Amino acid sequence: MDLDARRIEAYFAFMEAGSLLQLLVDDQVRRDGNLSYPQFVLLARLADAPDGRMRMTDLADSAVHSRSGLSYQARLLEDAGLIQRTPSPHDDRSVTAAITDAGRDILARVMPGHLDAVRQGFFSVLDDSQVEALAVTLSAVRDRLRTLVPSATQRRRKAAGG
Amino acid sequence: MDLDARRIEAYFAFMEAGSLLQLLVDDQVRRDGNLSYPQFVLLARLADAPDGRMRMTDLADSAVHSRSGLSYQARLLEDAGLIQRTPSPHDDRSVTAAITDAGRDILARVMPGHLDAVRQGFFSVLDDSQVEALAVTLSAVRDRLRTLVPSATQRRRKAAGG
DNA sequence: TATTGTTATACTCTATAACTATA
DNA sequence: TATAGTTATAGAGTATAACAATA
Repeated sequence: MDLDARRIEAYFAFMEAGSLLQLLVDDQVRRDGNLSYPQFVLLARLADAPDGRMRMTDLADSAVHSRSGLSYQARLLEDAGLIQRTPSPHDDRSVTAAITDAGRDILARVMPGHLDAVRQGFFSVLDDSQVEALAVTLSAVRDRLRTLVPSATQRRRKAAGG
Repeated sequence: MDLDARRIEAYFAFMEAGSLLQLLVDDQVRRDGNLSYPQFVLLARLADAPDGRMRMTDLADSAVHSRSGLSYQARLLEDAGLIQRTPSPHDDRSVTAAITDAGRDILARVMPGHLDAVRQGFFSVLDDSQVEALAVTLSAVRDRLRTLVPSATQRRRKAAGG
């Protein structure tokens, strides 16, 4: 098989595996934590951030969201008591989102089953060297795509008339 | 870095790369062919099938759609003249969807730019052996996920009370 | 003037359930 | 009875544009 055909094969396999894995983990976070996947991702990002806090704009950019989309999800998470939004200390325009104890509890409840599902659906067919190779190549692809796909902030600047 | 951490890294890189690549190609098929990505996928599947035809149920299963979701997309594609639905010859319950000449034209117009976008966003950071490895591992993952995630038909049977 | 965040609004996608028709 | 497909309906997610407030 020539290289071009290999590329197309890899690309479609990637997209389809992505759709299927989405369905799998969507289901898991819904069942085990009553969360949508976008909500799970936001919680996981916050939990990983220093102090469990991030500025709304940075969170939107990091999660590939428009700001309005993030505001929508943040409202749902805040109504559920899983995050809290407060004015930022040094810039009164900004809002800082922080994961709450309840948010961390939910995440702790969901994570084990989540990793189990991913292990079963994804890693069970790979050996250690393949996992290593995937971590390397997919990180490179992700970084490359970040440079190509405009962030929420960049899209907004463009729309404003730049 | 231990293997578990490597796995988590690979998983999140995979999901984020998937989201970003979606944004990139969504945009491309919209601009170049006035298609949504789900519509592009359906056209590409049909174009690849023998005679450019597939039964609706098989198309739904292969594209990870519910049947109603497929009916919706099929109506849009048919209204645009890109596919045509006709009763199946040997089973009057079934409907066969076929890509039209106009559908093939659109696909021919979109594909080069599509592969270009994927090349730039995805393959430009990979060497030949990495592409080869990705094709192998991602195909295995996709096949594994297909066994785990119920198809549209299976989900329907379950809902009916099987 | 530029940036931050929210909201009003509209649109796309998807699914469940109910329905018709055929095997 | 089981399967194929459609439609009515509803809900989630996202984006654009308009807005208010602060830098």
